[in-house]
Amino acid sequence: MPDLLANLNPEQLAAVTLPNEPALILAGAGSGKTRVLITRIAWLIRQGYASPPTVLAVTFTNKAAREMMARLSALLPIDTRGMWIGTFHGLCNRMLRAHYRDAGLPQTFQILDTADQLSAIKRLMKGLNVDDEKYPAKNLQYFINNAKEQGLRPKDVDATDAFNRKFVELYEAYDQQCQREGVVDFPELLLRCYELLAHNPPLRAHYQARFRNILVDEFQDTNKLQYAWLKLLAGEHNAIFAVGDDDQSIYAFRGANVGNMHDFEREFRVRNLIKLEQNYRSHGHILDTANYLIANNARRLGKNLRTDAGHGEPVRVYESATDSQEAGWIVEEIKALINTGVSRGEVAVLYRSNAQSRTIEHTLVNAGIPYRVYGGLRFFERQEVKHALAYLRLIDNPNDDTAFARVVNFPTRGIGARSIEQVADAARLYNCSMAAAVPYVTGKAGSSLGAFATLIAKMRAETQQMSLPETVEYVVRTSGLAAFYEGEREGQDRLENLQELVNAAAAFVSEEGYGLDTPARSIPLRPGATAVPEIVSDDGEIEVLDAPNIADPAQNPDTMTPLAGFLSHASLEAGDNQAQAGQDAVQLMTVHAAKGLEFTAVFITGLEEGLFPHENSAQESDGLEEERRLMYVAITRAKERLYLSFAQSRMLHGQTRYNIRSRFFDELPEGSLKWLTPKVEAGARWGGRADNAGWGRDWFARPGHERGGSSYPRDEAVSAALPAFANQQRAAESGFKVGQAVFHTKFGEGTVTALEGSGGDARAQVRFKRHGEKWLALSVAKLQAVE
DNA sequence: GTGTCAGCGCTTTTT
DNA sequence: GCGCTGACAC
Repeated sequence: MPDLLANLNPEQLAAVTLPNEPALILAGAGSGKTRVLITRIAWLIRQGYASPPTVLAVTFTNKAAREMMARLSALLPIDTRGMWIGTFHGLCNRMLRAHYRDAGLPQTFQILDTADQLSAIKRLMKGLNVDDEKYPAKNLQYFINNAKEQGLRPKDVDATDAFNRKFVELYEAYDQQCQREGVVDFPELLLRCYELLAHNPPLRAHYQARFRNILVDEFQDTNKLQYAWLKLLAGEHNAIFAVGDDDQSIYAFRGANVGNMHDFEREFRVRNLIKLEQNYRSHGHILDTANYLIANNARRLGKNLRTDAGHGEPVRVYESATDSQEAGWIVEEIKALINTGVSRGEVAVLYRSNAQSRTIEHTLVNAGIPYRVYGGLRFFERQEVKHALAYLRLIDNPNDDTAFARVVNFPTRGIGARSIEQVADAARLYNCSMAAAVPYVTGKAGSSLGAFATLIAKMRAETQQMSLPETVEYVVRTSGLAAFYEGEREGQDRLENLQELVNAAAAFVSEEGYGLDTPARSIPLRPGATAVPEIVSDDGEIEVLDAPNIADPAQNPDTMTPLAGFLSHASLEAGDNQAQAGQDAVQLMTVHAAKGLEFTAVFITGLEEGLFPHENSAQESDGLEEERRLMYVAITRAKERLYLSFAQSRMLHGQTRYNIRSRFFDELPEGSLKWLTPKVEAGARWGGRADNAGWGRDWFARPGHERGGSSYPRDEAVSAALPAFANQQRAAESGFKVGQAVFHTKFGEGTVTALEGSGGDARAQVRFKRHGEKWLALSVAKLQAVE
């Protein structure tokens, strides 16, 4: 089929048409990785080597899964419904829903997101009287999630000291609490699913027989548990087609294990390793810059990107005195880009940490340039939305104490902390849910609690036959949430979001293909529905149906109610996290958030030691290599223009910090760079590094090394500089003039470019011939006027 | 039960 | 420098 394989380069073609054997595709940035993955699936099906139900394709984000689905349907005229395409969590959820009894879960089990999990942990610790100072809830959360991602249950964790034993004990109590409440957290979805397959041979055999074509995107981001889950599904005979890029592994901090790539190669005896090195995104100088940099990493599978595009523009580098001056320069460059016809949406400003966005935002606002910041609260994470969802959860599952605690007194109905504690105590005493414990609490508190219980019971009864959107709307009204926000001065946005939640429910119903009036809380029987794909494989292997506890698909074509599906959807897909979409706007985001995206012009900002590479990464093993990969990801986002900038001083955590430029500059090819400010040789900076042992390069060499305070020492008493134009009129007082030639004992000859302050605070900005631009305190610096 | 204020922490993030 | 959390006062 020439149309499908047309325009593939030889490596891509080879990857797409590999035999059904384990394969590892090392796909560099911009090498057409997604295209290969999608074309591979399409090719397998068109050739008749695979039928849709034998395909399982897994990604990390819903966005990637959606994109894969969309592009695949565009490529294939056939129904892609039989395929399992989704995130690890989404697919595990699907499997657990289908086999909830085997997995030991209630049919209506709910998914806790990270915030729900933390509040569940806090509630647990309060009930057990655990000192939050000694055992912070956040640390316990990390401990639990980490253990689960390693595949470890409490009994499997090796606790060497009393402290860890306490954590293990709490981990166990937490798991019991979740089990009683019928809720699972994110890592539990994966671990539960893994155990389901591991402990149930007929079920495992069924899925292994079914998924003969397993494809994994972003393989370098998989953690140990995800890899183990994949191995279980692959069994002895199924081929895994893994696509990834070790150079773009930037998620070690959340458990990603690049080592999985190497393990996969070894354990599956991968004979088909294909490198996609042809880059279709960036111009030559940009690509050279990326290649040079990443070559400094020791442990790589090895790859070098090439392009047919010309060299293009050199990479521009700019040094500034302060972060606000850096922002000013960025804005000027953006204006120039826009003038040359680049649209705002094709310009991205990247930074290492979110805190850096503010200065840039301010400057953009002042310049009147529309921008969009990625990150921040997402739709389903908003408090009013979470409140509404909590009511829905409580209706569906009375045992969900997290939901109960969240809304028992919201909107306020006279139930105080004391009463809630009484309920929690009673629940513990009788080993039941908080909702069930309400009758045990008597007195005045009992009556308001009773009213709440009555309200929930009423909601549960009255929504019995309602459709999902009707249910959501009913709950928003009956719970009192709508009335509450109507009364709030700032409640308008929240009200709109609640309305949006009703719309989201309607959209969900239509996307899932339910009838509009399908009751939200019963398992729908769709007319003409075929057997559930997860039970019967395409070639009619149905012997597994005789196994105990496997639902009869003829009776239950769906495995969850629309409401349960919607609640899962809300947890698994928290929604868009972009601010106001729509308008053509400059894109601001962290480097992490930029992964997978591309822009005509990219600014990488704050390239300073301690910031990028980040100082905290020095403590982590391989931290510096991960930072370098992060820089590699940042560089490879750019198509035509790349700008790198750093500032001598920067406001951070309310303090001015003085930084030196990132070591990454020393790892870039000089021939591809164009310094807009003079490049200062490393040895010449601040009078030489020898005077400053213990900072700069050294802190990376010594893990855990403490630097005094949070700001770097400096041998010139240079204070944070205001914009250069500020106080030029003070020139006469200081004895210097802008434009005047001067001489400094360390930096040599230069020209005054700005002056500010007076008396002991007088400062001059000087552009030195060999050392670039610096702010100098005139009372300290030995600066002489040159006639 | 609601409002205020001090204290804390602060890299990156998806599910 | 800022936003969130928890303790305490009214």
